[in-house]
Amino acid sequence: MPELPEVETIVRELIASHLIGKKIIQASVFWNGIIDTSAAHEFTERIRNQAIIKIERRGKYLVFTLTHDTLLVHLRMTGKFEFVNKDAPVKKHEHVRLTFNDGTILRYEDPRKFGRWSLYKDASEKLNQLGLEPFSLEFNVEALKLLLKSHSSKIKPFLLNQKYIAGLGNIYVDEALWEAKIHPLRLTSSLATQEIKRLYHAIMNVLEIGIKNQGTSLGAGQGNYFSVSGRRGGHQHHLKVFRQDGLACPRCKAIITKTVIAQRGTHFCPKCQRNTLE
DNA sequence: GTGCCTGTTACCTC
DNA sequence: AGAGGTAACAGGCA
Repeated sequence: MPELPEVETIVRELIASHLIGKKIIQASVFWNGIIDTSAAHEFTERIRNQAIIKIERRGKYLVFTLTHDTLLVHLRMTGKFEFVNKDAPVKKHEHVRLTFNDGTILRYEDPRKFGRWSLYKDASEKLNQLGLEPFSLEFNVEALKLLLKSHSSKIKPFLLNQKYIAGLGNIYVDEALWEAKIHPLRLTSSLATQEIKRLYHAIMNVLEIGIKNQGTSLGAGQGNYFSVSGRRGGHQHHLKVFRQDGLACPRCKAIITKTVIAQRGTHFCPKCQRNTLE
């Protein structure tokens, strides 16, 4: 679930927690598979004694600039950060623990073990594989138009593909398509200029509001999204179509439909998101 | 208990 | 290039 707004919320909280400037004096890895770029013992050795210089977000990645390396963390579906005391027992799904020079301890837990930590001398090659960053100047109506016109895939899987636009996931794609009144099966090349404009503004809008609401937390389970401080997001109360199937569309009162597109649950309003090709 | 569903991505084949 | 399927994994839920 951590999509752009959730990752952005986490980055902001890590910065607000004054993590920048602190030095990692110990790293413990409890499940080796979480480390993507090397054996776990090489990772812990290499990251030790590096300070955190900068914390940023790129797409759904957390980007930690360290003294000598760059650490990328991808939370996938259930990755979470949490500050704990030094006597806190290692939790069942705790996979990494970082101890800093001032005694601060950062725990990473991830029940489904899909998340990945990658340590690079230079992460730019990896990050350059990502598409446009929504909140950058490079992402605008013209750029989106160019992107859509040069492909002919279904709009839903297109928006989920991180190599075109980085940061959108299943929730915010469904929400953006609803706001733009575009059917998820529409072909990218078939969108009219007006629709592209609506889509651009819808994407920016759902992401901005998602961040403002500090992300989306569905359900109450431990696999759910929680920020670093353990706080739930608030955006689930503002969803228009995602997991709203069977309920009335907030715009036209038709019943929201759920289907599967590209193996992903897809929610939309059959009335105000008509497939013009049907 | 059983079986199916899930917010992500990489990798495979066609 | 893109589509479609599968896999990684564990918990939630009916």
